[in-house]
Amino acid sequence: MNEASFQHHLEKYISLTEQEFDFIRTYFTHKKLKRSEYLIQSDQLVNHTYWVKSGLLVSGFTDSKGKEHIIQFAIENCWITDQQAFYNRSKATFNILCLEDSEVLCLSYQKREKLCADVYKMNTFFRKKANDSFVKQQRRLLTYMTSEAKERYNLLMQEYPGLVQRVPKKILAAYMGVTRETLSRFR
Amino acid sequence: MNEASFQHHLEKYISLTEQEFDFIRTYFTHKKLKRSEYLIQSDQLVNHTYWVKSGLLVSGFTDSKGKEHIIQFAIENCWITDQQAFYNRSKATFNILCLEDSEVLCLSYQKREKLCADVYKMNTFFRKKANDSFVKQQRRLLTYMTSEAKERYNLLMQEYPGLVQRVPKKILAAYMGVTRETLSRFR
DNA sequence: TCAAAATAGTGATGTAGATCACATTCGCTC
DNA sequence: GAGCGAATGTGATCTACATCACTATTTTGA
Repeated sequence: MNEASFQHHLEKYISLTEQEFDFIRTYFTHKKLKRSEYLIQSDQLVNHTYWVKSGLLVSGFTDSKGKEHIIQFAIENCWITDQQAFYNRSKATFNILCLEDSEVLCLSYQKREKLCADVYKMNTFFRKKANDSFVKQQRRLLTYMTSEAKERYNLLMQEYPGLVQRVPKKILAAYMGVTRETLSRFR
Repeated sequence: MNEASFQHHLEKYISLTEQEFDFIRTYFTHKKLKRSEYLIQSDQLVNHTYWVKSGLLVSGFTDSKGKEHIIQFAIENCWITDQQAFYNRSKATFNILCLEDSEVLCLSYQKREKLCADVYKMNTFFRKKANDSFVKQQRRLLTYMTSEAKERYNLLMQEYPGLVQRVPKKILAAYMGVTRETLSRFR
């Protein structure tokens, strides 16, 4: 199977020969999911992290007051899992749901640690990737601190153009931290 | 100089012999700062990340409306820098200010990359540390999404007990994303 | 050591967005 | 392609917190 886009993704941070890539690829398994299937459900043990080859997924949860919150959208080339649960070998807080038919590459915790030990470059890849994810998430935190809802909406539109078309409005609203009524009034 | 607490900190994720630690230590320099000195000022190039040996620092910035926001408190055993600027070799958005006399260990970008290349365990250390930082910051984002100000105040008190005594109220308020008037009314 | 500045508390009023209630339209399933 | 539940839009009202205005206290530095 041709997974040039995955190799491209890795090469954003490290450079690889074909042989190295093929070897790395053996640590991953492949999975297809249908729209409205769950990749992870809350309270399950989380043993994998996923790289999205195609499709669209969201991670989210329902808080103690019954309100839904969206943590992350994942489109092509994104990684997704419940990180807290994955790194701490514990149970998921979040649900991860397919909004469209999707294909993902799966990497177990054990394989990931082994991959980092076996292939030095991949240790570096995950380190750099983690640093970038931190910065990206920090930017999102900043928008929560500095912007009002209307501005956050515009920022989301900039970051993922076309997402509005693909995602139910109530999920967009839950990502932005407003009610669907408020979001509706922005449009 | 005895830096047992730094070795302890590293050993949260990796195990080291005395020799290994001493070698790693040579990549860092030492710096003392006085209260109200800046470690980083916005618009400066950021070439170092810092591990706090003692004292108390905050990173923050002033937004386009002139409102101040606090990103992070750093006490003993915390790392602090403007990560966006540090990883992207660019200029700081944040100021990092000493609220108390402080001592830090300094690691330049070049030395950090070299350290990761020279000492495999340190590549792993920074990878794991970055993953944990991501999760910790995600928890903070969640409190912004799910809790009201009063609850966020209680959560901050839990995470850093005693901080209220050490930090001006307007800085606490800016960390929590409320005005100092609102914070004052919680107490 | 003393004046100026920064910090902190509190009341009155304004406002973004939540909540509730209901109408309309869209998209499945049989 | 009829029928039913989910998704969406919109008005009326409510509320947490911001903003403004003023006073009291503490810190600082000349």
